[in-house]
Amino acid sequence: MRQSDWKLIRALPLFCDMSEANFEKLVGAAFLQRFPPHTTLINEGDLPDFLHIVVDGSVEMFSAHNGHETTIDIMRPETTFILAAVIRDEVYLKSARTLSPAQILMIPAQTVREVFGHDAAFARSIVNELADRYRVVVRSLKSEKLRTSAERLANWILKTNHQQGDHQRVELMFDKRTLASRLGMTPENLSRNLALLAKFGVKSSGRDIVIEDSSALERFAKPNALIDG
Amino acid sequence: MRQSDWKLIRALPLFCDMSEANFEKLVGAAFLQRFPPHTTLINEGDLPDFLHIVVDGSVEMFSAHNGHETTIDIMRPETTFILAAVIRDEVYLKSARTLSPAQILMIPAQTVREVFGHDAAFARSIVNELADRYRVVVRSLKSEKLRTSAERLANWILKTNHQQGDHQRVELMFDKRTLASRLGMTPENLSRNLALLAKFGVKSSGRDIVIEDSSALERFAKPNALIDG
DNA sequence: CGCACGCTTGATGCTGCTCAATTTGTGTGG
DNA sequence: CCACACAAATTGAGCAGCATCAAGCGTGCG
Repeated sequence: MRQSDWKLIRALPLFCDMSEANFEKLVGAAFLQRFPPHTTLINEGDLPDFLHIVVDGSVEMFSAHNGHETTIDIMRPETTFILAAVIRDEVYLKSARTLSPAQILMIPAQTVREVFGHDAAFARSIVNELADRYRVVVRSLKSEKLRTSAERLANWILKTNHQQGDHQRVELMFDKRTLASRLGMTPENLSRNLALLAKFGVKSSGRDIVIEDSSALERFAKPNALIDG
Repeated sequence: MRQSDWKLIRALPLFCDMSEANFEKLVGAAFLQRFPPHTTLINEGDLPDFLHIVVDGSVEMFSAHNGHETTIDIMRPETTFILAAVIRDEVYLKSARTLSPAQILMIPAQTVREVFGHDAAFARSIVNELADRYRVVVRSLKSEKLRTSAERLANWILKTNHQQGDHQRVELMFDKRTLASRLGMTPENLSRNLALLAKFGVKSSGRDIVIEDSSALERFAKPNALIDG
């Protein structure tokens, strides 16, 4: 592993408070690996070998049942995934694949559990991360059960606009089909919903979305801090 | 607190591994309280004062938005709720109310965070519990996104039948309207879905459901270990 | 006995999916 | 730089799944 990567990882919330010795133990056992886009990293139902951390690129968590597939979440740097499965040493509930070229840090599950046991700062970070992930899923579930697909899209636009610096312009980072899956709708529906939002001042072309009247959009979206975060 | 309650709580997975001194610190600061049915215990948006543990009875976690309400989960003994909010000291994402008369152990949030910091066994239990809660929500999200409401009902019947001892007879513990909300459908829809399942050997009257042909029901339900657990 | 509440049943409409046909966009090789 | 091939996105038609609204039914309790 390169010096720069080492520093980057050491600075992550998950590792920044722990002792140097334990950090070395974790990272000494780990692999930092690059993957091409659309590579499956893990399969739901398998037992966890490694804790994965997205260092660069983006990874889609998804799940399939009875011929259908749905995106659960999209992970960007620098978050862990399948932490809960590693902690409990139980099968993955989700599969993961890269959306873009990605760099993933893989720490053996056994090592994570060991270090957890005797580094209180690391334990605290793990709990914080896990609690954070928990809250993200709860928000998704609420969004799914309490909103229509058009409202989910409207709120996604508002939130992403904010994350990208409030320029009233949003740039998609991935396919519309992926966005559709992430928002829990079909690509056809995303198309129609985007067309619908034109009534509230949302104009889209290609991968650019322009917000012409953010107060109209907000009236439609009804954003809620307890869902959107 | 009575001796018998003390022992019961000491034996819970969350507390059974920790030191006696730290357990006393936690429980010394706690309240064990009884509540009548349909009492609101916490409101989404508030900051956590206490970690709650259901000792007896059942508690519904729910959430409201834009004039609609949805059940997120129903907690029975002996699980914690709002653990993630307590850990992160962030607002509740869900409200909670009793469904039946209930007995709740309330431990001050500050005390939980303190003891967590210097009792590794307790920290490990907290992480385990949190990871477990996380996986429950992921399963719910998958069920919501990948199944129809009739399939959710069919799987709920199979699972509950198993929990109640595989007698091919399920007894509802709460209103059908509550079950409907928990399964993400309206009461009207639950009625129709129960009528539909008659085709697969499910007969219901009042609070009793009889499974006459469990293999037919399973063919319809398509149970999946990665959703139903 | 009758009222109240929870449940059921029916009619209707919205939301979102499926299937199929275009249109648009993108990357590749001539 | 253009032409082609292929993938992504849009559009339309039709249908399944569920919600809503509005009666009716049943049961339990005052």
